[in-house]
Amino acid sequence: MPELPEVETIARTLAPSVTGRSLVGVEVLNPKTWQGDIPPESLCADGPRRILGTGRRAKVLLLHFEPARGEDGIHALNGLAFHLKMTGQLFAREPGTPPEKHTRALFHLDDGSRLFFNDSRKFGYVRGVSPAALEAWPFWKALGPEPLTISGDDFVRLFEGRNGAMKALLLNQSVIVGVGNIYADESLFRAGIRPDTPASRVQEKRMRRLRDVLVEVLEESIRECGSSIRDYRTAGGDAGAFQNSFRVYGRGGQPCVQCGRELKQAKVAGRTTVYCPACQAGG
DNA sequence: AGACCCCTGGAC
DNA sequence: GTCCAGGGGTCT
Repeated sequence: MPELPEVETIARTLAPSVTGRSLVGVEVLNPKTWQGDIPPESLCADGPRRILGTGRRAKVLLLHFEPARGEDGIHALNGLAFHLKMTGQLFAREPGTPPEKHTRALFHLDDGSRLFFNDSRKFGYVRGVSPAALEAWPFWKALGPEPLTISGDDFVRLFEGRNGAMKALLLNQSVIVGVGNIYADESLFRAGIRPDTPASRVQEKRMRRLRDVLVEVLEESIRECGSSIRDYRTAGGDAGAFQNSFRVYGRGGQPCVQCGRELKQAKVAGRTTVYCPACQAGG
């Protein structure tokens, strides 16, 4: 479900409810939801964990803990990492709120409030992290650069010598992070690049344009609190609004907003893909 | 690159 | 019933 703008929005909307509070207990209701080598029992074994704030890397939402005294810095648990996958949600709930139908893990804070990790499809997960645990996590280690801060030169270099389809590369988290099916299609439309174009056939100037419009669409979406198609909600339970600004995603068969021609729908990189055959040039 | 897998629920 | 879904892993 959530791509970069949605995870960023959840991190920002969750922060006021958890920052400065302490974690005093955790309940894992669905065993497969907890992953990694750090067991949930160890989380609060040495007392409450003070929460310093929230963050995001790629599509991973982070809760940062104050490291506990007396533990060595490399192995000290210093946070939680949530991957929401397709249907994961994080909500701050009032004291006493019982688990909901799709609550897979529940975190108790020192003021009695609780953080719910809901996930109907159970693809998402949460894991305890430490500097050493992150080093040992292959997915984390393989993550590419963040699109909001990469330079134009570095962006161009990501695609040099690659023959894969542009959309497949944008979706590949080892190439660049945070982009999923929505923002891949939306950015390729804005850049005028057909999604199935091999990277090697895209001119450098157009590749720089792609970086610019990718930043643009991600920032516009963050301003609108992300795109709510089905399950995505902010930590406050609100829907985002950027779905109202889609130019191609979910619009197959409808007229192109630029030229009026019918938008095409196809499978690229195994994902439903919508593009304008007139406005988006192939190789 | 593609096929299937992990799951559940909504649209048709 | 069947097909589809903001993700990612693992096989061939």
